[in-house]
Amino acid sequence: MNFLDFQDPRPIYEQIADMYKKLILQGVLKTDEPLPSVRKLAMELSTNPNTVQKAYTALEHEGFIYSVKGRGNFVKEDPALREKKKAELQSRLAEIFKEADEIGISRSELLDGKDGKK
Amino acid sequence: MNFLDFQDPRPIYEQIADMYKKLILQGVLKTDEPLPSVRKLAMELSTNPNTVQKAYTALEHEGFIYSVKGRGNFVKEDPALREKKKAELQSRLAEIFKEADEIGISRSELLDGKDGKK
Amino acid sequence: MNFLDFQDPRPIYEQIADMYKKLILQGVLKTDEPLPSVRKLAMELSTNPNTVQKAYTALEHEGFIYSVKGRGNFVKEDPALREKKKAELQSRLAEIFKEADEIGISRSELLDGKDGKK
Amino acid sequence: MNFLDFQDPRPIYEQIADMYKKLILQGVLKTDEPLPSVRKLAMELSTNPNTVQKAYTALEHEGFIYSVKGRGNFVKEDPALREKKKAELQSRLAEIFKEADEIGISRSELLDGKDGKK
DNA sequence: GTGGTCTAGACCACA
DNA sequence: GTGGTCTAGACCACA
Repeated sequence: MNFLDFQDPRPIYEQIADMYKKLILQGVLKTDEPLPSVRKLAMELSTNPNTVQKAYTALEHEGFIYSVKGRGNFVKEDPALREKKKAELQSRLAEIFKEADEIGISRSELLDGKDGKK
Repeated sequence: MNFLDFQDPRPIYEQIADMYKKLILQGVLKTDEPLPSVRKLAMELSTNPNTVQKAYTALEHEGFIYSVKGRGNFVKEDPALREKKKAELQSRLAEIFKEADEIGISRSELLDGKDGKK
Repeated sequence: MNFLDFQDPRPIYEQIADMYKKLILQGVLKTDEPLPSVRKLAMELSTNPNTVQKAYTALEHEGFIYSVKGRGNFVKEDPALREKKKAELQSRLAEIFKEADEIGISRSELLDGKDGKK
Repeated sequence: MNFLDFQDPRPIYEQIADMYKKLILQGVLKTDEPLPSVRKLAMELSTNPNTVQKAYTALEHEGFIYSVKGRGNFVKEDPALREKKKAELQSRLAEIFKEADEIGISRSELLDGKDGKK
């Protein structure tokens, strides 16, 4: 069971969506497996059903889940999801390298001080 | 001279701050050099003076500039700035590696498809 | 035998109705032939009897079948069915042409890129 | 000035979104032109700001507009929009032809009874 | 019960 | 003022 982090600057609906994106990408939730119902998840997270609904709608638009009226929300089959995520990460990586480059920091210098721990 | 990009999702004050961070880190603006006055920059960028003020305040908090009442804002001497920026970039890098790791993407796989160019 | 597609955005009762419309229009089911009982079909499709009932009611309203109390549902004789369906398709066609027209796409341009296959 | 049609089965937010999609595709609204503010449009249409917000969010996700915090929503530059819409219409066209085909109606028969008027 | 839409109203960040 | 998020609560279609 995961909890929301109210310190987190991301809006609640986004935290929920990100949580399920991770679960799906990790394979914890498999194709056609149901997500908790909107109302039930809202109760568990002590948040409003509309907020959960917003998260689920976002997940649907991004191709992670599909929704069946009167039945619930389910994990969508999409073998390309991992590749999409990888592409997104690589794009963010490129942005970092670009910023580093602009102030004269090479990739190797950046990667050397390896675990720029959070 | 750089212009604001309204299509950029970042708020305008952040774009302004980032612009000056870059100029300072690149050495284009040197220690004790003055930044444009709030009003003048607001005019040039066709934006609200409050917005420029917010950007300058942020820059001050992050140690990039110092402000002298009645005189203006100036680049702060800080030899550690480059290191700070490097640390920030490494932190973002670590976050990306962490996200990749969670879904089973290794660093080398991420770095291989090298130029996930933006 | 056709199966339901839960990823299909149409509600399930509509998928069922459409399935039988097609079978009737194609002549696979002939006049006075019985449809499966509500309960049996519900079992086969692993869905709710209410849902099948709703599909059958819709089919009856649209003139595809008739129902006999205590006996079941049967294909209705209706030589005009094909014409009705044709009219419906033409109406949808007209809607598409209208939408295209509004943004300056001619029929020929639309039909040229012929197989905008699904 | 356009009005909402409460007879229309589409939800209100979708009607609003479709209205603006059309205006943008027709070139009535040009790149970087502002849309009415959420609150103002809500007043004009006698609907709730949240509903307008939902429409604008949908438009943003679909690439029709971009939003700037504290400023408003603006038409996004996207020369590919017309092509996307064309592709969508062709896809719907293909679906109609497929349905027609399944019950033995040829394209020419469908197109002959030309203006299957609504 | 389950998702989806909508309203009324509050609060926050940003310009 | 302008967008964005969230809550509480209602109502509808569908299964």
